Amino acid sequence: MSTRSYVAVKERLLDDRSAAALAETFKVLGDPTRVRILDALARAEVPVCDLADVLGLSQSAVSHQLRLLRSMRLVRSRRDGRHIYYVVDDDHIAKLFKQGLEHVQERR
Amino acid sequence: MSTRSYVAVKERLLDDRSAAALAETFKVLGDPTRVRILDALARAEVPVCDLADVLGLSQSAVSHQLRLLRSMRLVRSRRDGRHIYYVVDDDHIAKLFKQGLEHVQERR
DNA sequence: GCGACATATGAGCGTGTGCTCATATGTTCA
DNA sequence: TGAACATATGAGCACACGCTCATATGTCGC
Repeated sequence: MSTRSYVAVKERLLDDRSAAALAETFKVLGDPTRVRILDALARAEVPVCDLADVLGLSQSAVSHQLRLLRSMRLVRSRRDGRHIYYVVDDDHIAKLFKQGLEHVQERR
Repeated sequence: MSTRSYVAVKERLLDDRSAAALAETFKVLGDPTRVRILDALARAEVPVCDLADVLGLSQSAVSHQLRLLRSMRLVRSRRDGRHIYYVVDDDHIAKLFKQGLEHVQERR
């Protein structure tokens, strides 16, 4: 094994807990369906049925994903009659999206 | 189906191509092993064997992940004798990491 | 050239993920 | 109360993912 860079790196590394939390956060954003859902819900409060219609997905698929996003506190919901309106509930998401898009667009 | 928010959202949504590219980017960051690798390689140029040792992973596992990261141009490699040094090759990654960590830490 | 070290790669395995389908729960209106 | 609409949820399936194991490729010193 080499000895040159070993010492320089083994200190001050991200601890496992932070690495896991960071990965978990990115993982939620790492699916095209969830990206599209979050993109829509960052623009307006939308009920599930409209979301499914706009994105061309089944009601069930959307609902399953919303449960995930809700459990991670990225979206919140509000009932109004029969409808349940969802909306993005996290300031950092928009920033991450913007940063991510810059990355994607500069790679052309 | 409701009609209130439908029109407000169906315009100006992220196109499928961008959504897919964005998701793909986040997906790469959505694994604890890759997070730890990128974190290490953001600090210094490190050969594969050291990386495996520092992170407590097998040489094979690290090599497989590096191939992925390299294919996505997030890291680059340089040969020096028997060793192949890897290092982060993307400005946006550090920003995404920082932003992601802010998100994680504020959720306490 | 040969042995030792460093890295890459293919196959295979266990596990997680995102969907569909069926169905349960909840709400409104007549 | 019952029918229609809106949402949630569990089971199951096809597929992707990250690892290990074995082995190939590449480099150095002798």
